[in-house]
Amino acid sequence: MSADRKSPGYSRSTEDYLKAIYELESEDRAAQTSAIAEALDVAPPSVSGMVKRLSESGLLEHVPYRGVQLTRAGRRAALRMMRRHRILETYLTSKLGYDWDSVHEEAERLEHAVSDELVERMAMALGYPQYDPHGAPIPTKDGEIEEPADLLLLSEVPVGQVAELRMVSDRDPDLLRYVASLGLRVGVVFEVIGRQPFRGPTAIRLAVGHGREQHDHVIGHELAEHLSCLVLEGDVV
Amino acid sequence: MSADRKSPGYSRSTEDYLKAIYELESEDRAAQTSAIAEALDVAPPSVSGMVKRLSESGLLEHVPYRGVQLTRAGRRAALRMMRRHRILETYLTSKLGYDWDSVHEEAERLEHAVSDELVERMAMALGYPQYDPHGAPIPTKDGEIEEPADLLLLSEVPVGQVAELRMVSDRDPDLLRYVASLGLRVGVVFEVIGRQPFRGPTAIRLAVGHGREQHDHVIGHELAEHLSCLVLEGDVV
DNA sequence: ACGTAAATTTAGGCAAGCTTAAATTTGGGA
DNA sequence: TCCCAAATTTAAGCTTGCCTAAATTTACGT
Repeated sequence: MSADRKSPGYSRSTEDYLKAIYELESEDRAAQTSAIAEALDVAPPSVSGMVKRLSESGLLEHVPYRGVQLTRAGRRAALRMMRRHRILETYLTSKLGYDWDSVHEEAERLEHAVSDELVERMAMALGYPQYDPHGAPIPTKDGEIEEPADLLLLSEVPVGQVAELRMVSDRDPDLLRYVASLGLRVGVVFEVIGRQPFRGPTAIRLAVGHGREQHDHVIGHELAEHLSCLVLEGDVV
Repeated sequence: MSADRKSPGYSRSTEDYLKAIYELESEDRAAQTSAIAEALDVAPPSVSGMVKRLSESGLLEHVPYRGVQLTRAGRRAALRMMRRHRILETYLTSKLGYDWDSVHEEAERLEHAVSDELVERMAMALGYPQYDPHGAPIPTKDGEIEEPADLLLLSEVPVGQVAELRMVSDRDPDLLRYVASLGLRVGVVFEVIGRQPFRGPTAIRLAVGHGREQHDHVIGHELAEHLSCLVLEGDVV
């Protein structure tokens, strides 16, 4: 009665721009031309041109030389793409045996081709999951997305704390493969047992298996900045 | 050791042209410009232009004013698309609850976006099916396709014969819905109990359910020309 | 306050594919 | 055989989205 009265019908490029801008807005305040260009791997003038078209379409607002912000319509379209991407990643992982490091690329292509109906059928087959395999929240069909819990980057979790890995960027397959090779997945709990100063590595301890063997790992600062964690318990000294 | 050493990388349009030309060649001898134009719903000059580009790419051979034929490379690419399309239709039907009348459109978009790996994963999940939900043979990964059995159109099956429905075009959802509503699916066996002259309708009798109730249907000539059947037994008078 | 480096936009162009209108080729009937 | 209708191709132009080079604006350091 209220669903898709409006046909989506944006071009592949448009969808990519909206998604990239949405993701930049989640971090920054306003998305800048060069950041968009880098995210989409195009030259900055291409972004200027596309931004003009998108703002004429009412999908975003552009303050020349300052940056860009999604309108309500733009955000709605972007969240639709995020939902598609994350449902696809979850489906491919759960139902077709993909690893969490290889789904991103496949979803990146499919998200432009699936129908709303297929997305909903996949979501149903999965039992309407709330998170994708990397821990990112899946927007609802109505474009609502969970407020990110107050997660800390692993590089910021104080030594001595116990924390749970909650989210990893899906962008870098090598990173994901390496993280998985350490036994780290979304939901895994570990203790931060040390950290070197000057952006040095963080040491963590995992209790793995039923035998409770302990595995210690040293994680470089760069990598630790890509792991979002929920602090569980354990007070600092 | 021999698989996909060559990256496919054809445009969506190119893939559509190759598929359409392949399908026309399966019927006609050589595909003509106007037939391609009609199949793809574009104007004939668009076909002329695209044919020039495709033959420069070595995907087909063009005899001006005469028609077009796929080269070996063109046929290989076309069969790859046919495999994708038919695996997708089968997957959507078997695993995601699509009806046979609604899968074509979805597959038509997805076939350009899925990776070879995803196609193979779907095929594996399905147990490497040989036919899609409409009875069309699925080419192998190596581009081999089953020779069509000597099927007769229902409009040509002699009265008195018992036959099995083997294949229906996937193009027209309304037709498929109607055919299904008669209880006709691929594999259903029936007897041809009559036919009116001058391209008149054909009457068939189905034994349905375990109670062996008989259902008779009258099928217009146009529709009967879309149903490919294997004659099983029963001699003509 | 000013000058320069970095970011951004404008200018000019290209390729893919589509369109319509006009020119050409083909083929069948009188 | 000739002529016309249908099919096809050529011509010219549009849109999207990309590019590089040049012009502009911003912002920062001194």
